[in-house]
Amino acid sequence: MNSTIVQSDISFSLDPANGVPIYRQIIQQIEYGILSGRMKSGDRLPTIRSLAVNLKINPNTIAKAYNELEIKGILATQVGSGTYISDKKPELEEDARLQKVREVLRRFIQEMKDLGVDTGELIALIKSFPQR
Amino acid sequence: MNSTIVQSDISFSLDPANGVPIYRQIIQQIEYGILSGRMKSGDRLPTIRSLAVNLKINPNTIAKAYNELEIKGILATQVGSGTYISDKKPELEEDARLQKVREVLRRFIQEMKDLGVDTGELIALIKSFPQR
Amino acid sequence: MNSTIVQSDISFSLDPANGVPIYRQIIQQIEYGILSGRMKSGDRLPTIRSLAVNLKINPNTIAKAYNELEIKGILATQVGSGTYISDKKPELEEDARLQKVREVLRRFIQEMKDLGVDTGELIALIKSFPQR
Amino acid sequence: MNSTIVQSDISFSLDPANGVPIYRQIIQQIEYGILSGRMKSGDRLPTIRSLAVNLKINPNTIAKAYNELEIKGILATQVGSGTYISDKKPELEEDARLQKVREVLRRFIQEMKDLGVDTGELIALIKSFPQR
DNA sequence: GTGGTCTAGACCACT
DNA sequence: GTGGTCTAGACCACA
Repeated sequence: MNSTIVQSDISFSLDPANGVPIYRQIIQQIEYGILSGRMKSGDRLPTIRSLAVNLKINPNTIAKAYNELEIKGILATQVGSGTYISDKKPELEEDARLQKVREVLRRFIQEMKDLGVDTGELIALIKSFPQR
Repeated sequence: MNSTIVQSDISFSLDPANGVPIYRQIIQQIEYGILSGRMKSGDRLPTIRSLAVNLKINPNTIAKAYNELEIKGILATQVGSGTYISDKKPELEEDARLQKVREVLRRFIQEMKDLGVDTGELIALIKSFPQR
Repeated sequence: MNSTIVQSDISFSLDPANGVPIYRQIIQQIEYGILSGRMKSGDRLPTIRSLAVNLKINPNTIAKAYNELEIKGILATQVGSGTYISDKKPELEEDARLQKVREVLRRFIQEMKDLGVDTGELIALIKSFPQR
Repeated sequence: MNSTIVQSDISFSLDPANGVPIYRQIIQQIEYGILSGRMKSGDRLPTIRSLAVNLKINPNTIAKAYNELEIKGILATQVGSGTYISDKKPELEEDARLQKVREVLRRFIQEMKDLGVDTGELIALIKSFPQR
């Protein structure tokens, strides 16, 4: 009864008035959860229905998020069993993370440059950013 | 009718498959053009029709962008003459700019945190970012 | 009013009692339409609503098909404008087609082998297959 | 209890992420095992429990497969003794096999047609297919 | 219990 | 007009 299935310790935090669609927030948190190492291949995700209850949203919305991640090959679903993080080569995950980090960084620096902020100011800004 | 009116040297580069709505890309490029000094108060903007032809997009889309900027007080239309960059107090613009900077920064730091990158690493990353 | 937008000459034929989900039949017909050359980059697909009316199915079902193809990078949607076949390098499409052909062929030969039919019989079977 | 009963040398290879339901993979492997002669009438199948442990799947799944095969008359369970391959008339099996062959062939030809491959090319393709 | 499919309908942003 | 998001709910196959 107490099988060895690993249940990811996911705590989704949604911001409904964010502009970002709910299903996309879920996608992002799963992706980042994997890329940061908090979730790993083979982990089982919360069931669609349980998440729907916890987050107080419609199951279809979660299904949409899970489904998109499955198309991308990040999740694998087994009807009747649950949804799992796909077992792509874990070595590649670190690559994906670095790639993502670099992409986010590049876009950020470009945006700041467009706003007239150079890297010197940038560092000062980050250093003075209120830690939470 | 065709006097020595200054025509801003605007070169819009739109990416329809960008996720960012086209009308917002136009708004952003005008705003950034002003903030960076490429465009200044009194400059005349291209007509909606000419832009629509050049960019091969729907005139309504440009009208929406111009309209939103006029509401913000950034543009001013003079019927029969064209659309001009208003002579709004630059302090207001500076406020908007700082607000934008803070928002971009906050989102960036959150994203990096989700990716498992703390502010210390962040500074190192930015310092080592290849200047272009 | 009579713009030069190319509208793909798509004639979807659905078989509701097929076992294969409707949305997947749509996906397959679009994919095969592209791979066979009947549809090409930049073509505009029927609107979700018009297809829904023609096929007498719910718009959401078509949206699901279009959406999956967009995630895969095969389609590109522009809200307010329509859904288009993405302009990935067309040279790659021929590759994709050959790859697909080889995959289907390989699976077929394996299935037949499992059923105890060798390639000699296979050719005879195909030759005697009633042409439509 | 453990006499010289012949135990079929079944080696199931399941692929959970196959699209094909697990219970159907089991059915198929038993059916193909019989059609190919590896398993024959009277052979005893593994117990549901032992298979469930070996394959690390839910016993219900195996029960469903066995049950469906029993309904088809391919298996016969003897309470307290086990599950056996029935001594059904082989002609019936041959019928089923031909039916399956025809169905697979028909679907294959349709798929290839959708990919723009006609029967002429098809035969050439099969002839040139690398024998393994 | 699990996820998958489909319908129906509301509301929204964008062109 | 276009597609996107989300809800609600029904029914299904699978483990």
